[in-house]
Formats: sequence, structure tokens, C-alpha cells
Amino acid sequence: MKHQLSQLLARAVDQLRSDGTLPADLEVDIAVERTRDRQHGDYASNLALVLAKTARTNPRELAHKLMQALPPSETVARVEIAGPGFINFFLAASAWHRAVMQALQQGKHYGRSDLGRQRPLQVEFVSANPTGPLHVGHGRGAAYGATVADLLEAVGYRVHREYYVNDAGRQMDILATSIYLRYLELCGEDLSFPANGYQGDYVWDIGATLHRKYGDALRQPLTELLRGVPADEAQGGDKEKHIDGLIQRCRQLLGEERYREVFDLGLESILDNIRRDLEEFGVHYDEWFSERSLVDDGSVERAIERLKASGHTYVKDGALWFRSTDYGDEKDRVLVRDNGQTTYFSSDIAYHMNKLERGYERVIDIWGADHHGYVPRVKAALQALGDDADRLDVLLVQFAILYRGGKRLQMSTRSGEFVTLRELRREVGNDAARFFYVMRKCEQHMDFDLDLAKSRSNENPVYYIQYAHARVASVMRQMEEKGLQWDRDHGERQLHLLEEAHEDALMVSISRYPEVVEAAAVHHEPHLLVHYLRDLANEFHTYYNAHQFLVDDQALRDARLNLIQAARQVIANGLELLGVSAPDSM
RNA sequence: GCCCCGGUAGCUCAGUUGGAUAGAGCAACGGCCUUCUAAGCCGUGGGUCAGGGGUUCAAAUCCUCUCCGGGGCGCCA
Repeated sequence: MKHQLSQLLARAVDQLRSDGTLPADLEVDIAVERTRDRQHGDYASNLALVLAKTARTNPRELAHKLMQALPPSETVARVEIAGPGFINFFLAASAWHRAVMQALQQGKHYGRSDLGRQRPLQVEFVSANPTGPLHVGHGRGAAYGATVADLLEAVGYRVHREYYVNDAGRQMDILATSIYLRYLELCGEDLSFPANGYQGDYVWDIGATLHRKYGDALRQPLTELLRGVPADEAQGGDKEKHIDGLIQRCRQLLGEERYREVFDLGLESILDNIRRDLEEFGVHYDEWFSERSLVDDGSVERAIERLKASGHTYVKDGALWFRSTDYGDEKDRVLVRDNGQTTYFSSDIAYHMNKLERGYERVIDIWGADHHGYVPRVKAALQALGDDADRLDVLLVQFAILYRGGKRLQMSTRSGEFVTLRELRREVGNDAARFFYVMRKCEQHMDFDLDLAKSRSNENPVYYIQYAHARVASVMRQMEEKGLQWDRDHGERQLHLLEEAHEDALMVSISRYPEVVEAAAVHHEPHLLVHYLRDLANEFHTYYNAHQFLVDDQALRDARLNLIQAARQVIANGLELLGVSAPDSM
């Protein structure tokens, strides 16, 4: 609809250009918007205001000329000039009827489009280190990423959903060591657990699995384990050096092969847990991409070599540095440490190089806001590699702060004090969790009120929308009980009977849905859809209270049933994109 | 110190590339169930858009300074 109107305006501009009213070389960017106030018509354009200056005329006069140059159209009932020079379009009722028919005919496809023309696009999200279960902070990235991916797919992109598994770094070694230490405790060793180890109960569980599998076969005396290991923090030492020492001793005592088994047991158990958790949350992936694979297949080394060849690296203090300041980063970054180990950053460069090599038109990364400092350096690396850094979009998701009983919950992964995503889902349910997480703009800090999310009351917005859906289903059940039938085709021919203000408002909203999906997808803003659905539900509830649907007059009844079924379809489609269920009864 | 995000009604937040009289939910107050589920509807009150300056036909929106809140600034991941 919007596109139609801007095309009409474009033709009007063409005509004014050819008759000399407007300069022939004038560049125009035509914007048509929904009006906020129905008094101003259904759609409005500020075109005359924008062009007035360069055309050196007054805006209202130009608006009049544009209006007169508009080609006739069946969907436009009339056009008015208002205010400083807005061109307001009032649409014919048939335009709204068409939207109702489309919603019913297209069913679950209503609102989808081919804007993206099936171009390939990648969305990488969550990608939490597999060192523990997902917590509520990851939940927001999961819900947001899944919804953005679904939205982009809905507007015609071929979306590849990916989780980057950090299975190669030091954090994983700390996890493996933590597991082994818990195992030793289960063997009966009495040790003091390192300050920097992973303290969560799940580490015990994995240690127990290890013990069931091997018995005491992997047991080593404590004195052996601690030989040459620097003191821990509690003993006045450095906790980082202590844990690194422990890692080294574990590897030596277990041997690379056995150590790798412990390591992989931890990785697999936790990754399985994460996979299951996300799957239950309705968050699906096409690929779980292993960081280790980048090391193994030489990609990391290749990335480093390419950077070296680009001339933007140097050696200092025994380390290899990338001069990211050449591309606007705050400081240079280390690629290879003085001990010969590559940094996380190196893997990340290799990973993004790999993504672009796979040929995606756009690559979208969804990160926690605490990683915002990494954006410039990753983009710098891509530029140095000669890639187009603009193909990478990094969306930063702010933290969600949890409240329970009006009190803020404090969380820390390392200490094991956090609310897991699974606990949250059990407490408030998947629907409320998915909904609440995307209710706010991603760059907004979010207060997540657990009590509100799980309340089964009118305070809870997710129920409000679901209830509208359930009410339509209920009306249809009532209809059958009364022995009546709904004739959809007949209803389509009777839509002109829908003359109530409530019906008009509902039809307009239904017609807006495809525009909302498009805007939410293009701007990566699922909350637009959330607000839209709330408004639509409100219009439905208002209508429901004001008018009877199952009236005796069959023509009017069928027309009304068409309308509310169209509304039901839109709610179902919208909720599906949000990963929220649309129940038939509540 | 530097960088990122935010500051809009009592609370939580919307507000499209700058547009017409700044909106919604919750909370508060007053109404509506003999009628398709009251998890609903209708009505009332509530604002220095943090503050100053600037840009223009037009600023909550863009620029600049100040104040306040959160986060980030490792050869960690």
C-alpha cells in the first residue's frame, strides 16, 4: 500500500518535472507514512515540505500541484492538503477489505514477503562459552536472536542461524581442571578448590560421571598435582597463576589423551545441556560452529598470515601485534602471545573471515553489550584483510536485570550464583520468557520482573494477546454449538457491511501487519511487533465488548466472522514469529 | 581519564529517515457481567521529554556542553 502511494507520488513528481515546475535534475526520496491521527487520513507524505526549499515555492502551493498531478487510483478515495503542506491520503473501504481477504486467503503466510529476494544472510547469537549452563543473561540474546532471524526469514532472506562454540580457549581448560579436581574429591582427596575454578554444582555432576566411568583409575596423589604449582589467592598467591599451574599439572599427570577425554566430557555434557535448553526454548540452529575446527584446519594461522602480509602487524615484547589503530581502534591488539599461543581475538578474526568467505550478503552478530569494545577491532581486522567490514552488523544486547519480590538479583557465573535460563523458563514459562525478552529495544537496559512474568493476571501483557486469540476460537466454538456455520466466501462479499468504527479500526490494523513485520525485520526490532500485537489485541477486545458477532443476520455475521478470523490469523502469525504459542482456550 | 548505551507520566516503557495536539501498560480513582470466557471493556486524573545553548518551515528525535544511571576499557574469554 505504502509502495503504491509512493509510486503515485513519483509519477506526480515526474509530471511536474517535465512541465518545468520542478528542476529536471531534482533528486527525490519519497516518504509515505501511516498517519498517527485518522483526522489526517490514512497515509500522509511530507514530500511538498521537503521539496519546497529546492523548488523555491511555498510548500502548500507545491502540495496542491502535486495533488493535481496525481494519477487516479481506485484505492484512494480522496486526497487533502493539510497543515504546513502535508498530502493526506484517504483510502477507499475496499483497501481495508482487501487486507481482511488477504489475511484469510494467505493464512500463515500473511505478512510474509520477498523483500530479501532469498539472499543469504547469517545470524550468529548466544555463543556462550560452554563452561556452564545458560543463565538468564543469555536468554535475552537467545530470544532476541531467534526472533530477528525469524523476522528476516519472514521477509524473504535465506537465514543461517549459527552458534559459535568456544571450545578451544583457556576457559575450557579451567573447566576441565575444575572437573578433574571434583573427581579427585569424589575419590576421597581432600583439597582446597581454586578460587578461579568453576564452582557450580554442575561441575560436581560431571566429575561424578567421570568417576562412574573410570572409578579411581585417574586418581593422582594431591602432592603430585600441586608440585610446582604457584600458591592460590587464599594463600597469598595469584589465582591466575595458580589455575594455570594446575592446568599444566593435570595435562602432565593425565597425559594428553586422557586429559582430552576429561576436557571433551565437560564440553559435550555442557553443550548437550545448552542445546537441549535452547531447543526447549524454541531456539533452533542450523549450525554449531567449533572454534577448535578453525585451529585444526589452519584457518587461524591463515588469518594471521594474511594480516602479516597486509603489513599491519609488528612484533613487540615477543608477541605479535595487529595495528588495529590504523583503522580507528583505540589501541593495538595482540594476535600471538609471547608464549606462542594465539589469542581469542585471532580465532575471532579467522571466524569472521570464514563467515565472509561463505558468501553471506550480510553477517549479523548478536553480542552482549559488555563486548562492545570488540566491535572496532574485529571490523579493523576485516578491513586489513581487504574485506568489506560493512557486511558485518553487530547488534549489542544490553543486560536484563532480574527482580524478584522487588529485589534485584545479583549474578556471577564463576561463583555459580546465578539464575539459569532453565529455572527462568520453569518459573515463568516459555511464552512469557520469550515475550518479555523482546518486549524492549535491544539497546535498552531491561528490568525483568519475575513476579510479573509469571503472574496469571491482567498485569501480564502476554496473556492479553493470547486471550484475544483464544476468544476468537471460543466464538467459533459457540457458533458450532448454536448449529450455525461460517461461510467465508459469502463473508468476503459482505465485508461492505462492516461500518462500525471498531470494525474500521480493526481492518486498518490488520492491513498494517505486513508493514510492521517488514519494519521489525529491517530494523532488527522485534519490540515493534510486540507493541503492534498489543494494539491489535486491544482493538479486538474493544470490538468484542461493543458488538455481538453471532448475530441472526447471516450476511453481517459472516462478514464479522471474516473480520475476527482475520484478526486471529494475524495474532497467530505474529506470536509465531515471537516464539509464543497461540492457544485456542485459556 | 577515554569509549558505548540510557535519562519521556508515580513505576515499566513506546514514539518510524526530524513532522501535525508527546502515547501505551501497570499503579490510583469511578463505572460495566441475565448477553460469544470480566485474563475483558469504558471513563477520570497524571508531563519543565534530565538541564543549557545551537541547527530549521518544523526538534523528544540532529549538533554541542553540563548533570545523573549502567556497562566497557588485559599478551582473559
